Amino acid sequence: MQKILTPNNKQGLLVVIAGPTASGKTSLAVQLARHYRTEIISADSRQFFKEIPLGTAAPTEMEMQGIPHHFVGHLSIHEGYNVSKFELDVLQLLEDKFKTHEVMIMVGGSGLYIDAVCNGIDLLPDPDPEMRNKLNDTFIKEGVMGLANWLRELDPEYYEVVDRSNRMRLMRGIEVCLQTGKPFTEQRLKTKRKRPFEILKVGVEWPRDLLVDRIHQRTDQMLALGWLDEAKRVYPNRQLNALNTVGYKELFAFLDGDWSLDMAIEKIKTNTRRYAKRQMTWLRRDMDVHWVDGTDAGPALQDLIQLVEGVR
RNA sequence: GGUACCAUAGCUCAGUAGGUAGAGCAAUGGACUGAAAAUCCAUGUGUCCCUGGUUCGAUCCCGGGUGGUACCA
Repeated sequence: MQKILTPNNKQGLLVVIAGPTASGKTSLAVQLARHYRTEIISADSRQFFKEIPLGTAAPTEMEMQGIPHHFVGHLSIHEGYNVSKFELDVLQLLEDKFKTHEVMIMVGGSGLYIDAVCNGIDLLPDPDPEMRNKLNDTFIKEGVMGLANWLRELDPEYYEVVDRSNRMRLMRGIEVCLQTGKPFTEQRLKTKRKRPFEILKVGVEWPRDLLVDRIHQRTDQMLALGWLDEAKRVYPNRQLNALNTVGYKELFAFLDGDWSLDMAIEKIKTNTRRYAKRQMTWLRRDMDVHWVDGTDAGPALQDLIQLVEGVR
């Protein structure tokens, strides 16, 4: 697409399409990308991995309709990755793409990853695997209390505000203090960074009961396409973080012989419903989100285009 | 057709020596700056099947329905 204008001296416009799993984000994004002859960035922390496209409902070649997709299947489950790297990778890509595209589209369901691109994330050290092991040991031996006490010594201020029953929060806090020699509080500034491009956030909304129907149907579909085989292939690597994911955990329990297949499928559906709920909780508090009704693809696309034109 | 047992939350069930009830799961609301499809927190859910009787008071006791399960014909 020829670049026509640059609004407010910005490089371009990033349209973010967010929403719960199975809300039809992917299809909407592709239609919008066709309309503006542009490209798509995926903000989905599990579709990154090339070994698990089926179980993460990653877009297929056919669904992509020739639209270039970035950050889909670009990593192996054996590679380490995190939000901060994603932020930098996306910013770099956008800077390049905005030279030739006025509009870029980012679509996905990982709220933290979307926030990192839109607002930035504080510069903090990446986790050190050795340190993680040590922290895990402490958790196993002393539980969250042990971690909480440790954190209180290192950063009493963070200890006051942190969710003290959440081992991951506690571990991260301790980890940053130890790796930097400074309290986490001093470095966790949460300042919103200005971006050199315009951002329009859109949320795809569904009535709960209809979304639940879609989730159930899609789960059955994914299984019919051979999800179980995919799970069998990665089963030997089950300890990897990338596989700590809705669906795989349950299918592994079946492969272990702990659950019947029917049981595993029921659990997948339940856990997917819950995942969708958490995604909505995250999105609802973001006041910048413009909501569109996802129940019918036609109006949603028209609404989207209207929103985009309003900003351009 | 007969006999026995059962009927309580969306589901599986517990319970009330007669004073209108509670667990698990599901569900709902929320938090969340490097594990985020992760991790964590909070919260209820009710004609106790219907209908007569006894009783100050029945989800509980008694009678009659209705439905289910098992066994016998």
